[in-house]
Amino acid sequence: MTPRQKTIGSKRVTIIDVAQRAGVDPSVVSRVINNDDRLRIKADTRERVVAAVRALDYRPNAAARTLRTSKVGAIGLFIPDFANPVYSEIIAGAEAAASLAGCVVVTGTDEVVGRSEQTYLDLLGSGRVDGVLLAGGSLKKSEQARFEAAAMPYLFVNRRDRDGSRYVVLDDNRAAQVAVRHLLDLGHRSIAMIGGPSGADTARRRRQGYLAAMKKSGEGAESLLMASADYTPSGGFAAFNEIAESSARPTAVFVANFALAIGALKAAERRGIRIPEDLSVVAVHDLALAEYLYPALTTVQMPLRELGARAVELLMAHGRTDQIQDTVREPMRLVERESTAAPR
Amino acid sequence: MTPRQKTIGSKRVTIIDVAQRAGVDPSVVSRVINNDDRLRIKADTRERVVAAVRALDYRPNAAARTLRTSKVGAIGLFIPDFANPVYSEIIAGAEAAASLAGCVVVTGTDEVVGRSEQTYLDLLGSGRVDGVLLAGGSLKKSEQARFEAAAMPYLFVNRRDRDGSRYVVLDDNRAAQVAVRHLLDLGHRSIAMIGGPSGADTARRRRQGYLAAMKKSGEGAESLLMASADYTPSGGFAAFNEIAESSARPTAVFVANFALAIGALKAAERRGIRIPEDLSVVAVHDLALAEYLYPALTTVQMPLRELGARAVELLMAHGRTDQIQDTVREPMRLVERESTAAPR
DNA sequence: CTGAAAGCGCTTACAG
DNA sequence: CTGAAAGCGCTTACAG
Repeated sequence: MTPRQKTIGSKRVTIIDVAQRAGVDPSVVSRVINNDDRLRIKADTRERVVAAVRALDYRPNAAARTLRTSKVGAIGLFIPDFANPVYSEIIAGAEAAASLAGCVVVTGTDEVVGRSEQTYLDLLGSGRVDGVLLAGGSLKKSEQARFEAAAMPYLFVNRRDRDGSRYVVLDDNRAAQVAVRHLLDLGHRSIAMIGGPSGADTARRRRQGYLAAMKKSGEGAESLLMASADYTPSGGFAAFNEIAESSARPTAVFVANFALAIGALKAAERRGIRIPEDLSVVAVHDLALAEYLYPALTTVQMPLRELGARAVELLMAHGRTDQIQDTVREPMRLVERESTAAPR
Repeated sequence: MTPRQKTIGSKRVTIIDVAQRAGVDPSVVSRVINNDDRLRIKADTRERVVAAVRALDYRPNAAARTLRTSKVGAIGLFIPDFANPVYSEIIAGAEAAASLAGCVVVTGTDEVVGRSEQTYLDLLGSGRVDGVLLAGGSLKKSEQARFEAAAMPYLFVNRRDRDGSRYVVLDDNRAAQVAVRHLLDLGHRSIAMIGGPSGADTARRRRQGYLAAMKKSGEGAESLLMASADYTPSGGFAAFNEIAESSARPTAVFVANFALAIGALKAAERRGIRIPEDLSVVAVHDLALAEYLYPALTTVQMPLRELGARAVELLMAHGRTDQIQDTVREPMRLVERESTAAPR
């Protein structure tokens, strides 16, 4: 009659319970569960073990297993903002891949890191994850140093790190070229670009793609027009106004990011610029919302889910000191909607 | 020269290392770290311990601590979809509250649950979390039964469970009344509603709020017009068309959810119905995107972050068998933008 | 083919 | 005021 006595049928089943029911040693149960191939065991003994596991609904205690093996079975994923649908896709891909490997994803925002004294990094540093995925740009250099010092495997996602030794990115250059080529094919010659912040690695590569496509088209540098802003609607709003007020009068705009495009479309509407009649707009990232914007937005679809999945796979497959440099290229395609048309 | 010898300065610091450096027993280190108030200790001994912890950058191993105490310091959060910005807000609030309590949030989607044979529930059932928050509606009854059977504390968020014993919700009824009152104050009398799916608890309460506000206004039942759909843009698109094609000719529509409103605005644009000139629209949930829709959407702001935070607090504060029935009411306010105006 | 034993890194009642 | 010991639930090299 101890006060904390467990209810009969309670789920606090341990490997000992399973072993007793099967009439074997706990070590045998462990080896059966973990598919130890060095284990020679009679078929009916194995069956008794399996039956006992099932009958008791036994699941190994994660803490005990982790303590013994130093493997957690969890991966940390840092993003700047849960509200950004680009990251939603990456998370979904990461979760799917982790789940297939029997792993769990622990997602956290940089925002939280700044907010509490005992930071997320401390929580993770206590051995709660096997490694971390760093998606997005606001991680401080000191924090990267701490991952190194703590021997914590990490991988930059959709962004290259300072020394460029551990990252997986998308083919941003090609995405920009696909978008600009679409505008060129429609007959546009004067094509402006709204790009991301100068610090963002993706912004730089999309800019290179824009320049390469324009160069191939034979347009001179004088027809180039670029504005840049943070990857936010308000940034896109301001950048669009900058372009609209220039003397260049482009007939099309390539927008390097979905959030920027949301702001750009709003700015166009405010100024009475009709899209696509007065100006064509194409943006990078095909999110569900694209179809519901005004007008429905032509986009380049990027493999965001695949990026998230690949990131998990790479992190799990490589040692802590290995170089990881990978680019996810497929699938990428143009999704034509109503924001692009031939120039008038 | 063992092959796995740790690098000098490596972070695999244990409580033993700290104890040796401070010249005390490991148990003393433990008690200092955990602020054991039954501990009488000389000030300078304590200082030696604290100094050693800092010097070695010691962080207790989470697995060992969990194994010993049966406390994980992690909470699971299930949502239907990362792309839904309503859940982004809830997640942000939950993370902030958990972080303050030194806890971690493990976020997962129902989608993943269905996809792999070793489900998320199994992963969590192995003792990876202290409890789970169930936000959104697609959890199967059998899964709820498993939480009960596994003695896993759970809490429904933004939705009441079958027996209504463990939940925290928003004041959906009042949100609907605030929205409808705004329309009434503008002079509208024929006000339609686009509601959520019949299975959704929030949908039912917003509908009650709509009916209550209309009744107070003195309008008879004949002026009521309702359509309902899943909480998605495509649902809102279809429901809007249904209302537009009815003979009732309302001058305003109350839309019960942000995603529905996105589709409703698109449908209006397709039909050439001008908002707010021909029809006013107000929706529940004030998300960043509202300002960038066409036209900028008038909304009722709901305390989503507060809901996420409260959910974490309630789950941590209550026992597994306690009743938890709570409503987060503040802050709630009308955010007027461009989609509502007086009827013409 | 299967079992006994050690140990992962903590915490906590108990001893002194 | 501080230390010694047991034990949480596993896994794995070793023994037989």
